[in-house]
Amino acid sequence: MSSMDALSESAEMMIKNINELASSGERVRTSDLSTKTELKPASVTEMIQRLGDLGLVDYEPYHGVHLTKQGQHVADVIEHRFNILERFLTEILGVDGTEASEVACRMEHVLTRDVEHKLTTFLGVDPKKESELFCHKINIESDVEHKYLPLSNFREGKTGIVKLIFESNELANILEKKGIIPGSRLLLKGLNNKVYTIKNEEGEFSIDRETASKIIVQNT
Amino acid sequence: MSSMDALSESAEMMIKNINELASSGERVRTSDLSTKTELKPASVTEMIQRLGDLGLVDYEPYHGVHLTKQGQHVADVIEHRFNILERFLTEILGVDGTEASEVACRMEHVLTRDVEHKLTTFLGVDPKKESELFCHKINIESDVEHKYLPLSNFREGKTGIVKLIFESNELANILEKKGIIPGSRLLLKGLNNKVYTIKNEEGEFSIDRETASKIIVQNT
DNA sequence: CCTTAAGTTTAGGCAACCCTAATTTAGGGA
DNA sequence: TCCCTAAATTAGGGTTGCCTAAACTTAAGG
Repeated sequence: MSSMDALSESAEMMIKNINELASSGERVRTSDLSTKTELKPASVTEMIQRLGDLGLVDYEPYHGVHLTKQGQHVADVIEHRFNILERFLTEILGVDGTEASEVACRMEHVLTRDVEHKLTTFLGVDPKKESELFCHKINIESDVEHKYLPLSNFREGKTGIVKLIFESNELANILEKKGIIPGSRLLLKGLNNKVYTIKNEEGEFSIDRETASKIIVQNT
Repeated sequence: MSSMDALSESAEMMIKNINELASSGERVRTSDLSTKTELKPASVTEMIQRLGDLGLVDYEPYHGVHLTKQGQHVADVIEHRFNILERFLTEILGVDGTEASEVACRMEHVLTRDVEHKLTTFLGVDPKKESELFCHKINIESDVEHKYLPLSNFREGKTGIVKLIFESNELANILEKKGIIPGSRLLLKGLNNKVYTIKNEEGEFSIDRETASKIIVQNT
């Protein structure tokens, strides 16, 4: 009932699936949920009855369910968490799409609000959906007081203490001048005393271990 | 029995706690596990009996348990996953220590080998344990073929294609010259057309939105 | 050695989730 | 209208994981 007690992973998955099947605002049928969740119909009925008791779905026996306002909110949170986790796994870690989905689908249930926020901040606004949904969600949840937030979200006139600096384009620019860009080919020619000597089409030069550790290379 | 079927979160937590209590190779007692896990002694007994059946612990009634080789391996994997997750949450996202521990503790059970690898790669070698344990673990698992790996892990004479560049100290150095360092105070003086005008003890200057989004500020 | 308290295990219950099998319902066609 | 079928629900069963209470073991002190 209270949105404070955490829902089980199973319950959250059911809500997520109801949301995904509720295309046109129509009630979602047990058999469709059964197919999607790969649970037996009897198990679906049992779960949606439980969700009904919690006030998360409007359940009408023999006539399917739809999410209540409260249930919709849960679905939105889970969807957002899934999306940022999937983006993190694919864009930042380079995890394969299928595996990223699976892992994101299990991780989405253990994130806290705060971690969700910070991961969103870290990833930045998805260029594909700059304004719409995303900004809406940010606003929905901005009742929470942020202890840390990016300067880009600061309001004019505010003061704060710098906690952390993530780098953007500077190193990439420097390396680019030496022909080290995504997609280019290189050879690690030598390695001694933590100095990496690299050769590529542009010539030959050395970088330190710290810098080398930031360059992710596909093994060929 | 087969290390292929995934263990439950509860089972993994029990193994983790046994490992943490097994300081001097001595058997771990039920009551100590009960205290640490905050489960009742009867529940601990039940779980360690189940783990005994799976061959993960050596259980001697009334005389405690210790991890088998197989159980120790599970404990090592979980510990490693916990450590990298905790590092990611604190070092990269800036999550508070207590919360980072809690979230890492729930996420550690849903990581795959591949994600674990890639997150480890992303974080780089923990400076605190450059050689010892960590390298050992890396080696244990290096039977897996890495598709992506940091240049710092390349062997001499290898060639590859640059896929991604993570930045390190360059932007920080530049901003440092303007007095923007962790712990320093700043004021967002103006904001228009995606240009952020900042004022601090060193003076006044502007950065772009992209750069601003990389500077995490504590709200005061 | 025997007693006893502390620690452990067994016995028995309960809730969440999942199943199969039996029953009930909704809604269309004869 | 009545019946029939597909869909859904209820009934009943199993496992995991947790609990309390009762029974049991260990080991330490008299």
